[in-house]
Amino acid sequence: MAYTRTFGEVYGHPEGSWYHNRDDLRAAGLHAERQAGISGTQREGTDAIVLSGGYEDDKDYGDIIVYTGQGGQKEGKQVDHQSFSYRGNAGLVKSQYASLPVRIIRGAVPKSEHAPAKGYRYGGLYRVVSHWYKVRDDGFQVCQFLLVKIGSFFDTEDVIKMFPERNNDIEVETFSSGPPAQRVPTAVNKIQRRATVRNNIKTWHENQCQICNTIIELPIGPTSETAHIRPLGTPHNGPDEEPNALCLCPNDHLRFDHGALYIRDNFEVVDSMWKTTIGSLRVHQQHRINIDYIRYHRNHWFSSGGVP
DNA sequence: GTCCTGCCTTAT
DNA sequence: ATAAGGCAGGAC
Repeated sequence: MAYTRTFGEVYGHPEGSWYHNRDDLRAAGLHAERQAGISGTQREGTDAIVLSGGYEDDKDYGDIIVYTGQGGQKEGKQVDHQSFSYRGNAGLVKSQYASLPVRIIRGAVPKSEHAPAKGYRYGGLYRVVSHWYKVRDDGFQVCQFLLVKIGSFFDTEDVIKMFPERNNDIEVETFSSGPPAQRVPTAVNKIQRRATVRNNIKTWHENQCQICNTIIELPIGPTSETAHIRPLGTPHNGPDEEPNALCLCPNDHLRFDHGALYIRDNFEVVDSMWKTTIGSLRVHQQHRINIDYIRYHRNHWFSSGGVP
C-alpha cells in the first residue's frame, strides 16, 4: 500500500489521535516510515517526524522541540557524524526554508511529560525555525532542528534567541497554550480541481494578477489564485480548464466572484459599482481565454447580458 | 529499471 | 536481549 505524502493536517486524523504502532501511523497517512524517525526527502521536504526517545540529544518542551537528525548510529549508540545533506535531515532543512508544516508524533518516552503512556499520539503541526550542528561531548557532530508549534504563543524570533549556545542544553520555561480548538468530522462532495490547470495558469502569468498586476509574496514564494470565470459549482457547472480560468490576486478574485468586477468582450475590466473601466485584462499567448465564459459571467450577474 | 543500506520497530 | 523484518531512498 502506497503512502501519499501530505503536508499539514490529514483528514480524519486530528491532533490528539492515538495509534498502536508505526504501521498504523503509516496506514493513517501520517508518517511514511516504519522505523525511521523522519518521513521526508530532500526534494519534497519532511511531512512528519516521530519522537521516540531514540536520540539522547532530543528535547521535548511541548510547544518547542529540539529534534536530532538521523544517521551515525549503530545499535542505538552514536558512532559517527551526521550530515544535513543526508535523507530526512535534508528534508527537514527543505521544510524549514519552504515553511512546510511538520506533523509531530510522540512515542512512549517514560521521562517525557508530553509523551503518551504507550503507542503513538499525533501532537499537531510545527514549523522548523532553525537548524545547527551540535558537537557532542564524545566529539560526534549531530544535526539538530528547532521546531515551534504553529499557533503557539511563542514568537519564532524569540525562540531562536533562546538557543544561542547550541552545544549545550538549556532550561526552557514552558507554559500551557490551552486546549486545541474542537474538531468535528465532516463529509462533503468536493469538486476535484485539476492541478495541471492551476500550474499552467500560475506558470504562464508568473503569479501576477491579470487585473491589477499584483504578486502576493509569501515565505514559500510568489503566490496567486486560480479563479474560474464560469464557476465550477452547481448550478453553473463550468469546466476546470485553462480557457475558463484567470490568474488573480485574492482581492480581485473575491471581487470577480461576487460580481463587483466584470469583463467586456474587448477584455476591459469594469468596476460594476462605480461603472468605471479600471483597466484591461492582461493576456498571455498560451492562455487562450474562451469569450463564452466571460459572457456567461456577465450574464449571470447582469441579466441583460450586456454592459449595464 | 536493479541492488543495497539503514532505519527514533516489534514480537519473541 | 536480540532477531526478524519491510520498505523508502539513494546509488548506479
